[in-house]
Amino acid sequence: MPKELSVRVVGECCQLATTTMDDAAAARIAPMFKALGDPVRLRLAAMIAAQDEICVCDLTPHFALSGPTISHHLKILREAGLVDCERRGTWVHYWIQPAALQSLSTLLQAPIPR
Amino acid sequence: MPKELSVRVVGECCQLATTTMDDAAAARIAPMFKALGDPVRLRLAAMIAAQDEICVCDLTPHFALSGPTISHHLKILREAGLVDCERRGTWVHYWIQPAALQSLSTLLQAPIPR
DNA sequence: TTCCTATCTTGACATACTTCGAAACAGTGG
DNA sequence: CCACTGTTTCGAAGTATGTCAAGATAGGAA
Repeated sequence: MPKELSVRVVGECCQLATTTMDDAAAARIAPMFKALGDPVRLRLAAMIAAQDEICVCDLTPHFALSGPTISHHLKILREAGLVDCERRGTWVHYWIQPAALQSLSTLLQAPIPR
Repeated sequence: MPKELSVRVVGECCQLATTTMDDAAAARIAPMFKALGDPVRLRLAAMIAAQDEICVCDLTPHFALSGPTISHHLKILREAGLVDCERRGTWVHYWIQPAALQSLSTLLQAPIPR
């Protein structure tokens, strides 16, 4: 087994390499990536991030999907902690959670690109 | 909290906000997030990123999964462009594709946190 | 050479989860 | 009351995950 030959250059790629990605950490973080792993949700997240906040009624027209389906995708983004929302009168407003995006970004970031 | 102070800070959250996330872009990028959206694959990616390169035989023992299942997950990481591999003799060696991780990181990064 | 073993991938399959729309429900305001 | 907005529920269709068995590739022994 070539274990001795693959010299441990730990930490030279990115945080992903140095972070203790045990079972629990993976189970906590994976749902966030999973939420962004759907084209509709990725576009929804981008549209929400592009403004201070945005009404669902402004999101729906951009997709060839029913209201319930958009609502379902928004719920997944919400449960992943990537967005939050509040009802104000008739409309529900969504906004991005920058800290969540930042934590994912840091995880993937390469301080010492090779 | 005076809402006028944080009005329309388009592009101030992250690249995700400014990137043209049209249908095509979303379809291209989402599979990468999706690949990382599974706890097993996230741990695999972390283990691969933690070394210059690593043999499949060194990955498998860390999981309570069969060889074929690990191979399946590695294939998904490979097809997403997050890792690459090469057979050398008996063993197959995997390594991370730092550029792919970096592009995802940049997308999520918040240059001007708010 | 031929046979055998080890490593990894692929194919076939059962089970579980995702996605989506139709209908029903809940909250707001005229 | 009614109209409007958005969410939830339910079911059908599609997709993903995991195991077992078989195939492909490499290398060593007889």
